[in-house]
Amino acid sequence: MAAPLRPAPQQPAPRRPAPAAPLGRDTSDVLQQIMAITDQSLDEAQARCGAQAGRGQKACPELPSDEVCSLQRALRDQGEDRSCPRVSSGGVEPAALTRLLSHRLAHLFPPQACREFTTHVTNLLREQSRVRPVSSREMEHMVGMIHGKFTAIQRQLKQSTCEAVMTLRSRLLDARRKRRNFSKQATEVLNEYFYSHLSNPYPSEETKEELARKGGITVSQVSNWFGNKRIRYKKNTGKFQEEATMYTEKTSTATKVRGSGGQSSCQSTPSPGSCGPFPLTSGGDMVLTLRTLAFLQPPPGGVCLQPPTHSSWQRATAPQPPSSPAGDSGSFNSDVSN
DNA sequence: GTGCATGATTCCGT
DNA sequence: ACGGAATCATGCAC
Repeated sequence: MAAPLRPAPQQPAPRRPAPAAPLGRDTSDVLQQIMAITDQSLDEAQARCGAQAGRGQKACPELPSDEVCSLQRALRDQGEDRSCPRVSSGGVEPAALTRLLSHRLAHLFPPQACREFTTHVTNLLREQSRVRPVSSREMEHMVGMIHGKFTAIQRQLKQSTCEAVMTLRSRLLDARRKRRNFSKQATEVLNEYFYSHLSNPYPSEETKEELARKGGITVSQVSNWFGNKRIRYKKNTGKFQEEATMYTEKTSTATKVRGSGGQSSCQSTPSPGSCGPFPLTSGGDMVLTLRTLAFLQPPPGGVCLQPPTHSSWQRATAPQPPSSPAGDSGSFNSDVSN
């Protein structure tokens, strides 16, 4: 990040001995010097920003390094905030940036600072009015100058803080853009779940967590994967026929093997995959257990106990039955041909 | 280098 | 908040 770019504090001109000059003149001089220093800092900072931008660099964040660090911390914390999944999965949202900006500005430049300084200067002038005449016009002029300066500083701070935040944000986004293909293990786990729940490929939060754990990826990545998969499957069902068949066969075979083990059926399940612990084998292959099948199969009475499905998905998808090897309707494979 | 596959991001509707 | 759709950006085989 940018190094602190504040100029070395300028030494104000040595003050003349008080008795040798009129008090009013002295005070004005000091104030003029303060204003000059502030002006110089702002102008120099802007000039530097302009020069950097001209060299193709990002505008310099006119913030001390500790401020940048805390901004980085804040952005990182935002990303880890589980209450805000959009942030963690898709970058820092504008509202979060605005909150962050307001927070940093309030910290850097408390709103009462201008009031306090104005009061301070006003008191000084009142004190001076005991030894020299201080007109109300002079008082107003001074207050006006202070307000003007504070506004300028605030504007500068706002701009530089905003730039710093945006720079950090773009860096974080760039880092996230770096894509790596999932491992074979992760893809298998996700595909097996997808094709075995083809009529309703919307894993619950718990299932996503389990899939993420099994695949060694994050829950956000699981969500992204299912989002992409649903869209791409729907767009080109034919292309996925082979894949569907492969995973269908795989899961049905695994089911037969596990089915002989005999497992109790799940009586009430709110969503597929959330029926007790997600049925994954320790070897990494995800298989449907009888409990999941019991959920997917229509009950003897004919009333289907499927969870609320996404009608748009069912309406839009009319997948060709992938040459089902089993072909028994009502079984797991019927799910695929739905 | 090119084209496709795929994970990530963004926008928008519900 | 979540999902669909479009899009971007990268990985990878050729």
